[in-house]
Amino acid sequence: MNIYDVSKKAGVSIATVSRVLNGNHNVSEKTRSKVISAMKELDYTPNIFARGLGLNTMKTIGIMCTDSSDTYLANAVYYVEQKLRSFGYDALLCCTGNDYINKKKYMSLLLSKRVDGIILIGSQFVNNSPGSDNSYIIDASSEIPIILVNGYLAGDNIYCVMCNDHDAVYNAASDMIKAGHRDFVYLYTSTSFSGMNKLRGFKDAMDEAGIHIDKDRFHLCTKSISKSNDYLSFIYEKNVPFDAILTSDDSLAVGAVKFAYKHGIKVPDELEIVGYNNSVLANCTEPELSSIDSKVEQLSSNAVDLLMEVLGGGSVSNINTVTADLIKRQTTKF
Amino acid sequence: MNIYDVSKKAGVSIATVSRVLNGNHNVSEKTRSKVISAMKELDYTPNIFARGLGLNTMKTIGIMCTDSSDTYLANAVYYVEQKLRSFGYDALLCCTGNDYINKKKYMSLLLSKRVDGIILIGSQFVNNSPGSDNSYIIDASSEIPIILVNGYLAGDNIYCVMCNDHDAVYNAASDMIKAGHRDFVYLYTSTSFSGMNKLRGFKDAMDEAGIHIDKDRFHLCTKSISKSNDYLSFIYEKNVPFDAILTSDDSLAVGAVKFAYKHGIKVPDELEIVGYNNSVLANCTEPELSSIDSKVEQLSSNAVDLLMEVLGGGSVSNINTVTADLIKRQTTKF
DNA sequence: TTGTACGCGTTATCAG
DNA sequence: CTGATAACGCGTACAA
Repeated sequence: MNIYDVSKKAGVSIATVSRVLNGNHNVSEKTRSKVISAMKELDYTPNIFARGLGLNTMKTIGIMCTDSSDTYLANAVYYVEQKLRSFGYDALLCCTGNDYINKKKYMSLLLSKRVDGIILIGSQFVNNSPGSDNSYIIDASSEIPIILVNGYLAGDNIYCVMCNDHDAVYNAASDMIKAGHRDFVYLYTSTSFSGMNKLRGFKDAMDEAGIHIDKDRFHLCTKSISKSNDYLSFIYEKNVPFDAILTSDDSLAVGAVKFAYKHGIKVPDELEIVGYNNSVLANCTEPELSSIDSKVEQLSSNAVDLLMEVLGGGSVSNINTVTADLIKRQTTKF
Repeated sequence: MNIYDVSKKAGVSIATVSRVLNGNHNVSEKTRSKVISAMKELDYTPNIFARGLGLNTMKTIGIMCTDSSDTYLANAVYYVEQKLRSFGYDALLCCTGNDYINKKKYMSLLLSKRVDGIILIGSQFVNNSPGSDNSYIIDASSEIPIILVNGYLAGDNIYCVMCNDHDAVYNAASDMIKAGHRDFVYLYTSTSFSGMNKLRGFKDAMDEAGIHIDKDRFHLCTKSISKSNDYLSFIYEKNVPFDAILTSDDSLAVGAVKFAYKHGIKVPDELEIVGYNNSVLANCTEPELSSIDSKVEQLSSNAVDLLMEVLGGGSVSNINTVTADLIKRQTTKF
């Protein structure tokens, strides 16, 4: 079942069938309808592989994400896929895990599949420490546009969609300071660009208020409820006083709520807690978590818009920023 | 950059290059290495579209899922993608939403992309009420194998991987009865095959113990923490007594925990709660949720194994069942 | 073991 | 407005 069968049935050439197929205007209404009914009768579907070969594109975008089962990333994948689809693009999903080797491998896999662009979801793909090797991304960008959702890497054909993480944490911390807090703890999960921005936001707010933060008070922590709980218990028993906790991820904030419960500390009266990402987890605890909404939907949507603009030949700014919101629930009272 | 360039550089024919490319053994070591170094020098990558055209496959599987941001479904998508990749297949992701029209549309979209098979993740694709129209699945199965993860539909080229939901709920309920409970509430989110099996498991356990369940005591509920909370408050204020809650989803069980907290009911002493899916949510509440682990990883893995077997021409049973486990945490004491 | 030649189903370029 | 024909790049009978 191909274009020849249709052309035969309709009594026209394959060129005409192709024209009808692609909505070309240089076809008389009469011929067009002849062709269309022939296609219907034969239940014809164009062969997308042949088209791909000719046009050298299958209108497919590669999505890389370290772990699509992570709540935040899963949401981003969801929104990106939906948006891509709305532009008629397919999404080829690659869950890479956090291994450098695998990220590299999947990148070249996607290139070999000749996708039209690649969207890297999450901050785990770029290593922003000085002297780090991000060449697998740079190299790929010489062939097709690369979009980073919530990550930053400079490059000609690399586009970054980010949340103003620094300001979000800075503002939340400043509000807490205004509300009278001095004894802070900051827990974070990642030293990615985004992770470091959040941390700097925290530190800047502290600096500005002249609050000294010793190293017990900011802690790099596995993204896990229990690890967060454990660490807080650890410094609590060391008699480090604190009445305000900020985190880079809701799971850590949930751990903080559980820590407070375990030790009979009243939230928010004796301890205020702010999470990050405004995920489902925020609604699960008692009291419910105040959390910074990092606008994953808008981030994802902008990422696809940007990519489409680039693919359409438009010239686009390499950096696009989205503003986070603090969603106040019951773990804060400021 | 194509196979001709390589053949020229290596001084062989394109057939030989192709043979090397595909690991064909009828090539002398000498020629092979000549070809390989030519490929390296030219940095040659085979054109996958051309290969797809000839072989009429791109080794791609369509994944349909109503909402990949749902915790359970996101996990399934993750595991399926990983497993597919391990067999050298790509995953084309389609988030359909719950609209029948869209499901149908995406199904034919995937068919038009000539994927080698389609995996439907989640129980929302089949309508198992009598006389329902599932023809979009049946029709698709006449072209390529369809795998249902956690769904059931009879058909020649349709394969179902399911959890023994009935027994899982039945066993949990029976255990609770043995522990002395008589006043049950069952909350569920879906009337899908899986959803009805769970409900029947609940009812069967009740029947067997001679416990009468009036219609207040099982309730179809939106998958939402607050809706569950609301409904329980509603019957509580109506003075329906209950000391045991089973749910078809962890989010509803979280709602139950919050309901108990709000009304000062002690969990598990005055009220035992069992969730379903053993998701991250189960670790968020205080006390932590006992939950039925529906083995999403094994389900996903089996789904891909099955599909690979079918694509390899093997003959496979149309139904594959996985056994759920109750994970006991702090909302139960039996 | 190697090479020639054709088929896969489109799209695009001409010529009419 | 329409048709013939050449790409597109690979796999593979078949021939040597």
